[in-house]
Amino acid sequence: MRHWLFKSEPDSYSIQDLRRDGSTFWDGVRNYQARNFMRDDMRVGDPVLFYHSNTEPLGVAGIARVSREAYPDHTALDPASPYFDPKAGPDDPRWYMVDVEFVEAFPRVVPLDAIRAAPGLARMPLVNKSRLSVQPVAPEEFDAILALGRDGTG
DNA sequence: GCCAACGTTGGC
DNA sequence: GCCAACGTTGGC
Repeated sequence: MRHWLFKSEPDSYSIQDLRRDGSTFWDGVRNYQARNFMRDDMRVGDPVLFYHSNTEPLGVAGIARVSREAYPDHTALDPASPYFDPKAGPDDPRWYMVDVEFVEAFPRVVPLDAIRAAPGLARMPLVNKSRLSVQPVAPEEFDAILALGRDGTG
């Protein structure tokens, strides 16, 4: 089992939205590295850190879980979608998505600053490759952030 | 809202 | 296949 971190702008979709919905499809990923993680490496049950970007407070807001393995992202085929990609086709989906389900929302967001400052977490792509919107997380990194989140003192 | 970093595109 | 131009991301 691998661990992951997904970024989302809460103005578009927050951990509270996921709690309300129960589960959702993670559409709109248009980066090859992120796509490959989803398409090739994600399995049902993999734990996911749900990160809020471009907002205040900035940080990990809760936990989700992969609930369906990769399948074609249909928004790439929809000319009306902001995620439309003219190079995608029914026989060449090009882009993929997974489903994720809600697990828990932290009482308080674990701030990016705290993650940067925490011993052992500074090597996360979150810290030094911030533009990668879907990224792997080491089990011990996941556990450390989970502890900070449940502690609520973030 | 700005802008640095960086991934992608396309002309050559 | 290089690389300049361009567009997007995301922290600030």
